[in-house]
Amino acid sequence: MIAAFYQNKDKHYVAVDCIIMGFRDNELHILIAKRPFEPLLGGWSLMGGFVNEFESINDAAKRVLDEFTGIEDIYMEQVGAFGDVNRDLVRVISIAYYALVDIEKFDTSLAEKYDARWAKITQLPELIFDHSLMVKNTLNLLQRRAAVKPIGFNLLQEQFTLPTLQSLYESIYQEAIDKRNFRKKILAMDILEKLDEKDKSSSRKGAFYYRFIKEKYDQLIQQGLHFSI
Amino acid sequence: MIAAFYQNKDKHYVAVDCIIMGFRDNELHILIAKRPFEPLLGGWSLMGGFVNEFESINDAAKRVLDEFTGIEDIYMEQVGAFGDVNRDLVRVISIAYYALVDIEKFDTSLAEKYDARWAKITQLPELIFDHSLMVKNTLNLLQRRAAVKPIGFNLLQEQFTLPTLQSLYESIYQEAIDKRNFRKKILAMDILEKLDEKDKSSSRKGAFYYRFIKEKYDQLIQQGLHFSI
DNA sequence: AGTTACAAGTGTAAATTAAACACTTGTTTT
DNA sequence: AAAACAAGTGTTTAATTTACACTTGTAACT
Repeated sequence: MIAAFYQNKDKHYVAVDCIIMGFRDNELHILIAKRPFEPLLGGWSLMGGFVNEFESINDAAKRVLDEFTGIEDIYMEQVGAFGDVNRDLVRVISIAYYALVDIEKFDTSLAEKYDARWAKITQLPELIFDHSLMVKNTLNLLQRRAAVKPIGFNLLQEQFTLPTLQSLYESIYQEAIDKRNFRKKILAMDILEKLDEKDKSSSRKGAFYYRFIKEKYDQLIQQGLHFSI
Repeated sequence: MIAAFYQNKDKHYVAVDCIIMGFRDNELHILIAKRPFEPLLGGWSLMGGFVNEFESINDAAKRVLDEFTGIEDIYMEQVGAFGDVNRDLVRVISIAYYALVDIEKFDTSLAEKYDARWAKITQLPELIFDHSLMVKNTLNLLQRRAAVKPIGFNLLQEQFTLPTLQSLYESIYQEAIDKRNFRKKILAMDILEKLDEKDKSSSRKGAFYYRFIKEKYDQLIQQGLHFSI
Protein backbone atom coordinates (compact mmCIF):
# COMPACT_ATOMS: atom_id res chain seq x y z
CA MET A 1 0.00 0.00 0.00
CA ILE A 2 2.68 2.47 1.01
CA ALA A 3 5.12 1.21 -1.55
CA ALA A 4 2.39 1.45 -4.12
CA PHE A 5 1.96 5.13 -3.47
CA TYR A 6 5.58 6.02 -4.04
CA GLN A 7 6.16 3.45 -6.74
CA ASN A 8 5.12 5.56 -9.69
CA LYS A 9 7.01 8.68 -8.61
CA ASP A 10 10.20 9.80 -10.31
CA LYS A 11 13.47 9.72 -8.46
CA HIS A 12 16.23 12.28 -8.87
CA TYR A 13 19.93 12.66 -8.42
CA VAL A 14 20.45 15.06 -5.55
CA ALA A 15 23.76 16.78 -4.96
CA VAL A 16 25.10 19.30 -2.50
CA ASP A 17 27.30 22.12 -3.71
CA CYS A 18 29.34 24.03 -1.18
CA ILE A 19 30.31 27.65 -1.37
CA ILE A 20 33.38 27.42 0.85
CA MET A 21 34.45 30.89 1.89
CA GLY A 22 37.74 31.99 3.34
CA PHE A 23 39.27 35.36 4.10
CA ARG A 24 42.77 36.25 2.97
CA ASP A 25 44.63 39.39 1.85
CA ASN A 26 41.69 41.52 2.98
CA GLU A 27 39.33 39.75 0.60
CA LEU A 28 36.73 37.03 0.67
CA HIS A 29 37.79 33.99 -1.30
CA ILE A 30 35.86 30.99 -2.52
CA LEU A 31 37.24 27.52 -3.07
CA ILE A 32 36.71 26.39 -6.63
CA ALA A 33 38.04 23.45 -8.59
CA LYS A 34 38.54 22.27 -12.12
CA ARG A 35 35.81 19.72 -12.74
CA PRO A 36 37.43 16.28 -13.14
CA PHE A 37 34.64 14.62 -15.10
CA GLU A 38 32.06 15.09 -17.82
CA PRO A 39 29.84 16.88 -18.44
CA LEU A 40 31.78 20.15 -18.54
CA LEU A 41 35.10 18.55 -17.67
CA GLY A 42 37.66 21.24 -16.93
CA GLY A 43 35.11 23.93 -16.10
CA TRP A 44 35.40 25.83 -12.85
CA SER A 45 32.99 24.52 -10.28
CA LEU A 46 32.08 24.64 -6.62
CA MET A 47 32.93 21.73 -4.39
CA GLY A 48 30.13 19.23 -4.48
CA GLY A 49 29.02 15.67 -4.09
CA PHE A 50 25.99 13.46 -4.29
CA VAL A 51 23.64 12.83 -1.43
CA ASN A 52 23.64 9.20 -0.38
CA GLU A 53 20.51 7.17 0.10
CA PHE A 54 20.24 7.25 3.87
CA GLU A 55 22.07 10.48 4.55
CA SER A 56 20.49 13.76 5.56
CA ILE A 57 21.28 16.62 3.23
CA ASN A 58 23.01 18.46 6.07
CA ASP A 59 25.21 15.45 6.69
CA ALA A 60 26.00 15.25 3.02
CA ALA A 61 27.12 18.88 3.08
CA LYS A 62 29.27 18.25 6.15
CA ARG A 63 30.83 15.24 4.49
CA VAL A 64 31.66 17.22 1.36
CA LEU A 65 33.06 20.09 3.41
CA ASP A 66 35.31 17.78 5.37
CA GLU A 67 36.39 15.99 2.21
CA PHE A 68 37.50 19.15 0.45
CA THR A 69 38.92 21.16 3.33
CA GLY A 70 40.09 18.63 5.87
CA ILE A 71 38.21 20.65 8.50
CA GLU A 72 35.46 19.26 10.68
CA ASP A 73 32.90 21.35 12.55
CA ILE A 74 32.56 24.02 9.94
CA TYR A 75 30.01 26.78 10.19
CA MET A 76 27.56 26.24 7.36
CA GLU A 77 24.07 27.20 6.34
CA GLN A 78 21.83 26.18 3.52
CA VAL A 79 21.42 28.64 0.69
CA GLY A 80 18.66 26.80 -1.13
CA ALA A 81 17.81 24.20 -3.73
CA PHE A 82 18.60 24.68 -7.37
CA GLY A 83 16.99 22.51 -9.94
CA ASP A 84 15.95 24.43 -12.97
CA VAL A 85 19.13 23.97 -14.87
CA ASN A 86 19.10 21.89 -17.94
CA ARG A 87 22.16 19.89 -17.22
CA ASP A 88 23.44 17.85 -20.13
CA LEU A 89 21.86 14.45 -20.34
CA VAL A 90 21.10 14.12 -16.65
CA ARG A 91 19.19 16.52 -14.42
CA VAL A 92 20.60 16.94 -10.95
CA ILE A 93 18.84 18.79 -8.18
CA SER A 94 21.45 20.55 -6.16
CA ILE A 95 21.25 21.96 -2.67
CA ALA A 96 23.71 24.74 -2.01
CA TYR A 97 25.38 25.38 1.33
CA TYR A 98 27.77 28.12 2.17
CA ALA A 99 30.51 27.53 4.70
CA LEU A 100 32.81 29.92 6.53
CA VAL A 101 36.25 28.56 7.27
CA ASP A 102 39.49 29.75 8.74
CA ILE A 103 41.58 29.59 5.62
CA GLU A 104 44.68 28.83 7.70
CA LYS A 105 43.23 25.50 8.79
CA PHE A 106 42.73 24.48 5.19
CA ASP A 107 44.63 21.37 4.23
CA THR A 108 46.52 22.64 1.20
CA SER A 109 47.41 19.16 0.06
CA LEU A 110 43.74 18.80 -0.81
CA ALA A 111 44.02 21.72 -3.20
CA GLU A 112 46.45 19.72 -5.30
CA LYS A 113 44.46 16.55 -5.00
CA TYR A 114 41.29 18.18 -6.30
CA ASP A 115 42.89 20.82 -8.51
CA ALA A 116 41.27 23.44 -6.35
CA ARG A 117 42.18 27.02 -5.61
CA TRP A 118 40.97 29.98 -3.58
CA ALA A 119 39.58 32.63 -5.89
CA LYS A 120 38.79 36.18 -4.87
CA ILE A 121 35.06 36.65 -4.80
CA THR A 122 35.49 39.85 -6.78
CA GLN A 123 37.40 38.02 -9.50
CA LEU A 124 35.65 34.71 -9.86
CA PRO A 125 35.83 33.02 -13.23
CA GLU A 126 32.62 31.88 -14.88
CA LEU A 127 31.41 28.79 -13.05
CA ILE A 128 29.58 25.81 -14.52
CA PHE A 129 25.85 25.18 -14.37
CA ASP A 130 24.13 27.54 -11.96
CA HIS A 131 27.11 27.77 -9.60
CA SER A 132 27.58 31.47 -10.29
CA LEU A 133 24.00 32.06 -9.24
CA MET A 134 24.61 30.06 -6.08
CA VAL A 135 27.54 32.30 -5.23
CA LYS A 136 25.50 35.41 -5.91
CA ASN A 137 22.70 34.23 -3.64
CA THR A 138 25.24 33.26 -1.01
CA LEU A 139 26.83 36.68 -0.90
CA ASN A 140 23.38 38.16 -0.54
CA LEU A 141 22.51 35.83 2.29
CA LEU A 142 25.87 36.32 3.97
CA GLN A 143 25.45 40.09 3.88
CA ARG A 144 22.15 39.81 5.69
CA ARG A 145 23.36 37.19 8.16
CA ALA A 146 26.69 38.75 9.00
CA ALA A 147 24.93 42.00 9.83
CA VAL A 148 22.98 40.47 12.69
CA LYS A 149 24.86 37.33 13.74
CA PRO A 150 28.48 37.05 14.83
CA ILE A 151 29.32 34.55 12.12
CA GLY A 152 32.11 36.56 10.54
CA PHE A 153 34.51 35.33 13.21
CA ASN A 154 34.38 31.88 11.61
CA LEU A 155 36.43 33.34 8.78
CA LEU A 156 39.20 34.54 11.09
CA GLN A 157 41.71 32.87 13.31
CA GLU A 158 41.02 32.96 17.00
CA GLN A 159 43.04 36.13 17.38
CA PHE A 160 42.48 38.99 15.01
CA THR A 161 42.98 42.73 14.90
CA LEU A 162 40.24 45.31 14.54
CA PRO A 163 41.61 46.53 11.19
CA THR A 164 41.37 42.93 9.96
CA LEU A 165 37.85 42.53 11.30
CA GLN A 166 36.83 45.75 9.65
CA SER A 167 38.28 44.76 6.31
CA LEU A 168 36.40 41.46 6.60
CA TYR A 169 33.11 43.30 6.90
CA GLU A 170 34.11 45.63 4.12
CA SER A 171 34.73 42.61 1.94
CA ILE A 172 31.38 41.07 2.89
CA TYR A 173 29.39 44.25 2.30
CA GLN A 174 31.63 45.29 -0.57
CA GLU A 175 31.80 48.83 0.69
CA ALA A 176 34.04 50.96 2.83
CA ILE A 177 33.24 51.43 6.51
CA ASP A 178 34.31 54.36 8.67
CA LYS A 179 37.03 53.21 11.04
CA ARG A 180 35.82 55.13 14.07
CA ASN A 181 32.20 54.21 13.66
CA PHE A 182 33.09 50.56 13.16
CA ARG A 183 35.22 50.37 16.29
CA LYS A 184 32.67 52.23 18.33
CA LYS A 185 29.94 49.81 17.33
CA ILE A 186 31.80 46.54 17.70
CA LEU A 187 33.43 47.50 20.98
CA ALA A 188 30.18 48.87 22.43
CA MET A 189 28.69 45.39 22.25
CA ASP A 190 31.38 44.19 24.61
CA ILE A 191 31.77 40.79 22.98
CA LEU A 192 35.50 41.07 22.26
CA GLU A 193 38.44 40.68 24.58
CA LYS A 194 41.51 42.79 23.95
CA LEU A 195 44.78 40.91 24.22
CA ASP A 196 48.22 42.23 25.11
CA GLU A 197 49.93 41.12 21.94
CA LYS A 198 50.08 43.08 18.77
CA ASP A 199 50.16 42.09 15.15
CA LYS A 200 53.00 44.00 13.57
CA SER A 201 52.79 42.45 10.15
CA SER A 202 51.04 45.35 8.55
CA SER A 203 52.20 48.41 10.43
CA ARG A 204 55.08 49.63 12.54
CA LYS A 205 52.87 50.60 15.39
CA GLY A 206 51.14 47.25 15.36
CA ALA A 207 47.49 46.47 16.01
CA PHE A 208 46.26 44.80 19.15
CA TYR A 209 44.78 41.35 18.87
CA TYR A 210 41.25 40.67 20.03
CA ARG A 211 39.27 37.50 20.63
CA PHE A 212 35.56 36.89 20.20
CA ILE A 213 34.09 35.70 23.49
CA LYS A 214 31.03 33.58 22.88
CA GLU A 215 29.98 33.80 26.50
CA LYS A 216 29.85 37.58 26.29
CA TYR A 217 27.78 37.34 23.14
CA ASP A 218 25.34 34.96 24.84
CA GLN A 219 25.10 37.44 27.68
CA LEU A 220 24.30 40.22 25.23
CA ILE A 221 21.47 38.17 23.74
CA GLN A 222 20.19 37.25 27.16
CA GLN A 223 19.84 40.95 27.89
CA GLY A 224 17.53 41.24 24.91
CA LEU A 225 20.14 43.08 22.88
CA HIS A 226 21.35 42.19 19.43
CA PHE A 227 24.52 41.84 17.47
CA SER A 228 24.61 44.40 14.71
CA ILE A 229 27.33 45.66 12.39
CA MET B 1 31.28 7.48 -19.89
CA ILE B 2 28.90 10.10 -18.57
CA ALA B 3 26.26 7.55 -17.76
CA ALA B 4 28.90 5.55 -15.96
CA PHE B 5 29.66 8.44 -13.68
CA TYR B 6 26.12 8.89 -12.51
CA GLN B 7 25.29 5.20 -12.58
CA ASN B 8 26.37 4.33 -9.09
CA LYS B 9 24.76 7.34 -7.44
CA ASP B 10 21.60 7.07 -5.34
CA LYS B 11 18.40 8.64 -6.53
CA HIS B 12 15.83 10.23 -4.26
CA TYR B 13 12.19 11.08 -4.15
CA VAL B 14 11.95 14.85 -4.25
CA ALA B 15 8.79 16.67 -3.24
CA VAL B 16 7.72 20.27 -2.95
CA ASP B 17 5.70 21.39 0.04
CA CYS B 18 3.89 24.69 -0.15
CA ILE B 19 3.18 27.03 2.71
CA ILE B 20 0.19 28.75 1.18
CA MET B 21 -0.59 31.90 3.10
CA GLY B 22 -3.74 33.95 3.08
CA PHE B 23 -4.96 36.87 5.16
CA ARG B 24 -8.43 36.88 6.70
CA ASP B 25 -10.06 38.27 9.85
CA ASN B 26 -6.93 40.29 10.58
CA GLU B 27 -4.80 37.17 10.75
CA LEU B 28 -2.41 35.22 8.59
CA HIS B 29 -3.76 31.81 7.68
CA ILE B 30 -2.11 28.78 6.18
CA LEU B 31 -3.76 26.18 4.01
CA ILE B 32 -3.44 22.72 5.52
CA ALA B 33 -5.06 19.41 4.68
CA LYS B 34 -5.74 16.03 6.16
CA ARG B 35 -3.24 13.70 4.57
CA PRO B 36 -5.11 11.22 2.34
CA PHE B 37 -2.54 8.44 2.29
CA GLU B 38 -0.03 6.57 4.34
CA PRO B 39 2.30 7.13 6.02
CA LEU B 40 0.64 9.36 8.60
CA LEU B 41 -2.76 9.19 6.93
CA GLY B 42 -5.10 11.70 8.55
CA GLY B 43 -2.33 13.92 9.91
CA TRP B 44 -2.37 17.63 9.17
CA SER B 45 0.02 18.48 6.41
CA LEU B 46 1.05 21.24 4.04
CA MET B 47 0.04 21.04 0.41
CA GLY B 48 2.64 19.10 -1.50
CA GLY B 49 3.47 16.97 -4.45
CA PHE B 50 6.33 15.13 -6.06
CA VAL B 51 8.73 16.67 -8.53
CA ASN B 52 8.49 15.06 -11.94
CA GLU B 53 11.46 13.84 -13.89
CA PHE B 54 11.87 16.71 -16.34
CA GLU B 55 10.30 19.47 -14.31
CA SER B 56 12.15 22.29 -12.59
CA ILE B 57 11.51 22.49 -8.88
CA ASN B 58 10.00 25.95 -9.36
CA ASP B 59 7.60 24.57 -11.92
CA ALA B 60 6.68 21.76 -9.58
CA ALA B 61 5.83 24.30 -6.90
CA LYS B 62 3.73 26.32 -9.34
CA ARG B 63 1.90 23.20 -10.40
CA VAL B 64 1.14 22.24 -6.83
CA LEU B 65 0.00 25.78 -5.99
CA ASP B 66 -2.34 25.86 -8.92
CA GLU B 67 -3.64 22.40 -8.12
CA PHE B 68 -4.57 23.27 -4.56
CA THR B 69 -5.73 26.87 -4.92
CA GLY B 70 -7.03 27.17 -8.46
CA ILE B 71 -4.92 30.32 -8.77
CA GLU B 72 -2.22 30.83 -11.37
CA ASP B 73 0.53 33.42 -11.15
CA ILE B 74 1.01 33.21 -7.44
CA TYR B 75 3.77 35.03 -5.63
CA MET B 76 6.08 32.39 -4.24
CA GLU B 77 9.60 32.02 -2.99
CA GLN B 78 11.68 29.07 -1.95
CA VAL B 79 12.20 28.55 1.76
CA GLY B 80 14.74 25.78 1.49
CA ALA B 81 15.31 22.05 1.27
CA PHE B 82 14.46 19.70 4.08
CA GLY B 83 15.84 16.25 4.11
CA ASP B 84 16.87 15.16 7.53
CA VAL B 85 13.57 13.66 8.52
CA ASN B 86 13.35 10.01 9.05
CA ARG B 87 10.16 9.45 7.15
CA ASP B 88 8.65 6.04 7.60
CA LEU B 89 10.00 3.52 5.18
CA VAL B 90 10.87 5.97 2.43
CA ARG B 91 13.01 9.08 2.67
CA VAL B 92 11.76 12.05 0.73
CA ILE B 93 13.74 15.22 0.23
CA SER B 94 11.34 18.08 0.28
CA ILE B 95 11.76 21.61 -0.98
CA ALA B 96 9.54 24.13 0.75
CA TYR B 97 8.03 27.16 -0.95
CA TYR B 98 5.87 29.78 0.62
CA ALA B 99 3.18 31.47 -1.42
CA LEU B 100 1.13 34.58 -0.76
CA VAL B 101 -2.39 34.50 -2.15
CA ASP B 102 -5.49 36.62 -2.11
CA ILE B 103 -7.68 34.34 -0.10
CA GLU B 104 -10.77 35.61 -1.91
CA LYS B 105 -9.53 34.12 -5.15
CA PHE B 106 -9.23 30.71 -3.54
CA ASP B 107 -11.40 28.08 -5.15
CA THR B 108 -13.26 26.79 -2.12
CA SER B 109 -14.46 23.70 -3.94
CA LEU B 110 -10.85 22.55 -3.75
CA ALA B 111 -10.98 22.72 0.02
CA GLU B 112 -13.62 20.01 0.03
CA LYS B 113 -11.86 17.99 -2.63
CA TYR B 114 -8.64 17.87 -0.65
CA ASP B 115 -10.08 18.08 2.84
CA ALA B 116 -8.20 21.33 3.32
CA ARG B 117 -8.81 24.32 5.52
CA TRP B 118 -7.31 27.68 6.32
CA ALA B 119 -5.80 27.63 9.78
CA LYS B 120 -4.69 30.69 11.71
CA ILE B 121 -0.94 30.77 11.89
CA THR B 122 -1.19 31.45 15.61
CA GLN B 123 -3.30 28.35 16.12
CA LEU B 124 -1.82 25.75 13.84
CA PRO B 125 -2.25 22.12 14.83
CA GLU B 126 0.81 19.91 14.95
CA LEU B 127 1.84 19.13 11.39
CA ILE B 128 3.37 15.93 10.08
CA PHE B 129 7.04 15.36 9.38
CA ASP B 130 9.01 18.59 9.45
CA HIS B 131 6.15 20.72 8.17
CA SER B 132 5.93 22.70 11.40
CA LEU B 133 9.58 23.60 11.01
CA MET B 134 8.92 24.68 7.44
CA VAL B 135 6.19 27.02 8.65
CA LYS B 136 8.45 28.42 11.33
CA ASN B 137 11.22 29.13 8.85
CA THR B 138 8.70 30.62 6.46
CA LEU B 139 7.39 33.10 8.99
CA ASN B 140 10.93 34.09 9.72
CA LEU B 141 11.72 34.58 6.07
CA LEU B 142 8.46 36.41 5.45
CA GLN B 143 9.15 38.82 8.28
CA ARG B 144 12.47 39.73 6.76
CA ARG B 145 11.15 39.91 3.20
CA ALA B 146 7.97 41.83 3.92
CA ALA B 147 10.00 44.48 5.71
CA VAL B 148 11.92 45.45 2.61
CA LYS B 149 9.82 44.29 -0.36
CA PRO B 150 6.23 45.19 -1.16
CA ILE B 151 5.12 41.56 -1.18
CA GLY B 152 2.43 41.93 1.47
CA PHE B 153 0.03 43.28 -1.14
CA ASN B 154 -0.15 39.80 -2.63
CA LEU B 155 -2.15 38.81 0.42
CA LEU B 156 -4.75 41.54 -0.11
CA GLN B 157 -7.33 42.27 -2.74
CA GLU B 158 -6.51 45.04 -5.16
CA GLN B 159 -8.29 47.57 -2.99
CA PHE B 160 -7.56 47.65 0.71
CA THR B 161 -7.76 50.09 3.59
CA LEU B 162 -4.84 51.30 5.64
CA PRO B 163 -6.19 49.73 8.83
CA THR B 164 -6.29 46.42 6.97
CA LEU B 165 -2.78 46.88 5.63
CA GLN B 166 -1.57 47.70 9.09
CA SER B 167 -3.20 44.66 10.63
CA LEU B 168 -1.57 42.57 7.90
CA TYR B 169 1.85 43.77 8.95
CA GLU B 170 0.97 43.30 12.58
CA SER B 171 0.05 39.73 11.79
CA ILE B 172 3.28 39.16 9.89
CA TYR B 173 5.49 40.68 12.59
CA GLN B 174 3.29 39.39 15.36
CA GLU B 175 3.45 42.70 17.16
CA ALA B 176 1.43 45.89 17.41
CA ILE B 177 2.36 48.87 15.26
CA ASP B 178 1.57 52.49 16.04
CA LYS B 179 -1.16 53.71 13.71
CA ARG B 180 0.30 57.14 13.07
CA ASN B 181 3.82 55.95 12.51
CA PHE B 182 2.64 53.23 10.18
CA ARG B 183 0.60 55.61 8.03
CA LYS B 184 3.36 58.16 7.97
CA LYS B 185 5.85 55.60 6.72
CA ILE B 186 3.76 53.86 4.10
CA LEU B 187 2.29 57.07 2.70
CA ALA B 188 5.67 58.81 2.64
CA MET B 189 6.89 56.25 0.11
CA ASP B 190 4.17 57.43 -2.25
CA ILE B 191 3.48 53.99 -3.67
CA LEU B 192 -0.23 53.92 -2.84
CA GLU B 193 -3.13 55.60 -4.57
CA LYS B 194 -6.03 56.77 -2.45
CA LEU B 195 -9.43 55.97 -3.91
CA ASP B 196 -12.71 57.79 -3.39
CA GLU B 197 -14.61 54.81 -2.04
CA LYS B 198 -14.68 53.74 1.54
CA ASP B 199 -14.95 50.39 3.21
CA LYS B 200 -17.68 50.68 5.80
CA SER B 201 -17.69 47.08 6.92
CA SER B 202 -15.75 47.69 10.08
CA SER B 203 -16.62 51.21 11.14
CA ARG B 204 -19.37 53.78 10.71
CA LYS B 205 -17.00 56.40 9.49
CA GLY B 206 -15.53 54.05 6.95
CA ALA B 207 -11.92 53.74 5.82
CA PHE B 208 -10.73 54.88 2.42
CA TYR B 209 -9.57 52.29 -0.01
CA TYR B 210 -6.06 52.42 -1.43
CA ARG B 211 -4.32 50.62 -4.27
CA PHE B 212 -0.68 49.62 -4.57
CA ILE B 213 0.78 51.18 -7.73
CA LYS B 214 3.63 49.09 -9.01
CA GLU B 215 4.79 51.88 -11.32
CA LYS B 216 5.21 54.20 -8.35
CA TYR B 217 7.17 51.53 -6.52
CA ASP B 218 9.46 51.05 -9.52
CA GLN B 219 9.97 54.80 -9.57
CA LEU B 220 10.94 54.74 -5.89
CA ILE B 221 13.53 52.08 -6.56
CA GLN B 222 14.84 53.92 -9.56
CA GLN B 223 15.49 56.89 -7.30
CA GLY B 224 17.74 54.69 -5.22
CA LEU B 225 15.23 54.58 -2.38
CA HIS B 226 13.88 51.51 -0.70
CA PHE B 227 10.63 50.03 0.48
CA SER B 228 10.65 49.67 4.23
CA ILE B 229 7.98 48.99 6.80
C1' DA C 1 -33.26 65.98 15.39
C1' DG C 2 -30.00 65.11 18.74
C1' DT C 3 -27.04 61.94 21.03
C1' DT C 4 -24.13 58.01 21.25
C1' DA C 5 -20.79 54.79 19.73
C1' DC C 6 -16.68 53.79 17.45
C1' DA C 7 -13.08 53.13 14.30
C1' DA C 8 -10.64 56.35 11.05
C1' DG C 9 -7.72 59.82 10.73
C1' DT C 10 -4.14 63.32 12.06
C1' DG C 11 1.03 66.04 14.06
C1' DT C 12 4.68 67.00 17.14
C1' DA C 13 8.34 66.39 20.35
C1' DA C 14 11.93 63.38 22.34
C1' DA C 15 15.11 59.81 21.99
C1' DT C 16 17.94 56.93 19.55
C1' DT C 17 20.86 55.70 15.92
C1' DA C 18 23.73 56.55 12.00
C1' DA C 19 26.87 59.39 9.49
C1' DA C 20 30.45 62.59 8.78
C1' DC C 21 34.76 64.14 9.81
C1' DA C 22 40.82 64.99 11.22
C1' DC C 23 44.30 64.70 14.23
C1' DT C 24 47.52 62.10 17.54
C1' DT C 25 50.16 57.95 18.77
C1' DG C 26 53.53 54.26 18.62
C1' DT C 27 57.07 51.99 16.35
C1' DT C 28 60.45 50.96 12.82
C1' DT C 29 63.51 52.47 9.29
C1' DT C 30 66.70 55.60 7.48
C1' DA D 1 66.63 62.82 15.04
C1' DA D 2 63.43 62.64 11.33
C1' DA D 3 60.41 60.30 8.30
C1' DA D 4 57.00 57.03 7.23
C1' DC D 5 52.74 54.93 8.17
C1' DA D 6 49.00 52.37 9.90
C1' DA D 7 46.62 52.22 14.51
C1' DG D 8 43.95 54.52 17.40
C1' DT D 9 40.71 58.05 19.25
C1' DG D 10 35.60 61.91 20.08
C1' DT D 11 32.46 65.06 18.82
C1' DT D 12 28.95 67.17 16.11
C1' DT D 13 25.19 66.84 12.90
C1' DA D 14 21.68 64.56 10.50
C1' DA D 15 18.34 61.03 10.02
C1' DT D 16 15.39 57.79 11.81
C1' DT D 17 12.50 55.84 15.11
C1' DT D 18 9.54 56.00 18.91
C1' DA D 19 6.08 57.75 21.93
C1' DC D 20 1.92 59.80 22.58
C1' DA D 21 -3.89 61.94 22.51
C1' DC D 22 -7.32 64.26 20.42
C1' DT D 23 -10.67 65.21 16.41
C1' DT D 24 -13.62 63.53 12.63
C1' DG D 25 -17.22 61.25 10.03
C1' DT D 26 -21.01 58.22 9.84
C1' DA D 27 -24.66 54.94 11.29
C1' DA D 28 -27.61 53.52 14.90
C1' DC D 29 -30.48 54.55 18.46
C1' DT D 30 -33.60 57.36 21.09
